[in-house]
Amino acid sequence: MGITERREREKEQRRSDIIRAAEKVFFARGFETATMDDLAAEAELSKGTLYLYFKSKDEVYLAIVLKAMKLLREYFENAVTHKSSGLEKVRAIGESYIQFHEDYPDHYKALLFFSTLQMDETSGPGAELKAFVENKDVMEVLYSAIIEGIKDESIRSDIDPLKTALILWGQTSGVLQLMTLKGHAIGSHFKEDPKELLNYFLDLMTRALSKTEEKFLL
Amino acid sequence: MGITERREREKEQRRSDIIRAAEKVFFARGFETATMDDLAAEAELSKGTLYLYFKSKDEVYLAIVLKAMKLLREYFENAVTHKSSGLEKVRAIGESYIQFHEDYPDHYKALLFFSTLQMDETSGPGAELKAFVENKDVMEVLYSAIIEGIKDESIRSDIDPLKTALILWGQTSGVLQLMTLKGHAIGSHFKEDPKELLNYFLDLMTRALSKTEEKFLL
DNA sequence: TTCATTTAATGACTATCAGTCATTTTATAG
DNA sequence: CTATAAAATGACTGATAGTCATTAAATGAA
Repeated sequence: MGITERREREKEQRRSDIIRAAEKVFFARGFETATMDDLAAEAELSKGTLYLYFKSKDEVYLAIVLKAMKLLREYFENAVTHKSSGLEKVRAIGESYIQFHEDYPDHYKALLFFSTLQMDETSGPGAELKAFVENKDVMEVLYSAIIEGIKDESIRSDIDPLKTALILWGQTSGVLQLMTLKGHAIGSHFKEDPKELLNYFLDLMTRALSKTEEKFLL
Repeated sequence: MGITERREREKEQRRSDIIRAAEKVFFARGFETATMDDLAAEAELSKGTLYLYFKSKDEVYLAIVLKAMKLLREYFENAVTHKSSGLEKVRAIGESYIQFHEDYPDHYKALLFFSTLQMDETSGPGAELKAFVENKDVMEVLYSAIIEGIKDESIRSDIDPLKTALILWGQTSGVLQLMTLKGHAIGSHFKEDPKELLNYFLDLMTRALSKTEEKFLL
């Protein structure tokens, strides 16, 4: 009985088609401004049909966010492969985060916006949990790299790896966020190049973690 | 002719009464969920009257955000007075940021939410500009403290003060944000205390900036 | 005080949009 | 070919941001 399975596949297909259409519409017009009728038009479906695949507008948004989180985790995982030392891996993760922001600015913003948002229950059961699991995986990659760096002696051993991983994650997100949101103002007012600041930050971070470097800036 | 001036004062008074009512209603029910009718009821005014004082719901929100920004700047300014060295001032700014978050959690969240939001034009002319000016002032306090620290030799001189100020601002916001938004998950999953992590971060930052400390963690 | 004019306040009304559901269309199976 | 099940539809409802014609209050001149 392959019919049930084919139906299942078609359902999945349609769901991801809707997500693609939603990315187009939400990114172009903004989540608040875009309407479900816009989405229905873009997806070439009736509005009612959208609600067969998603419980609410928020749930469509959540689907985009989860996709973005998966993508970001892939960036992190790709970043650490083919890097020899733990320290290199940590830096590569930072670089890949910046790269993700450059490659998928809209997805990055969606992630950013989501993190400050408290979704209500209409976003589907376990929305927050799903989001957290993805976030946790991302943290795991960073944590492993630090542990590895301490073992291979590229990273100083007098740090708490877990605390450091959490702080690095927060710091890096914060710096990237500042450059993203205020980049233009920073450029025009402070005459600093956001891209250059990000590299400066990565340099400081790498030196701060390095075992061999005795003198470093931050 | 004191009548015009009295009227002006009364108008200002009413405006800030509405803002106070808005804080109550928006913080209690959430900005999206709370309605302008809720606000009208809380302010004991008709809905139409609200629109004589604010162009839109967003503009009311913006007023709360600007109030929060002023408050935060005051925290920063108070933090740096009665501190002898520049390094102490920088640390005190970080501590006051955390204190602000503890004293005014809702205002802190409003600020956070605002930073990720792109306001449209209905938020009043120069909404973005006003917000940026406040932000800039906050940065100024931090920058001055770093400059002072380099002069009084409490802070190492081999850093770029402006770049460092910007990065510190981003980093600290990011770490605080992570603790705020994921604090609970961090506590339950990673068994780390958010408050302790913040102090750990401040210690690392202080040591990293310190001129006398040769060995520091981050 | 009284009346005219300016300023402030009101709430019924409109437009928009998320979400629903009775109806229709399409696919599958007997 | 018919009956049943699954999928899709779009007109409809309820909620709410924002408007505006009307009413009320304050002011000042006579």
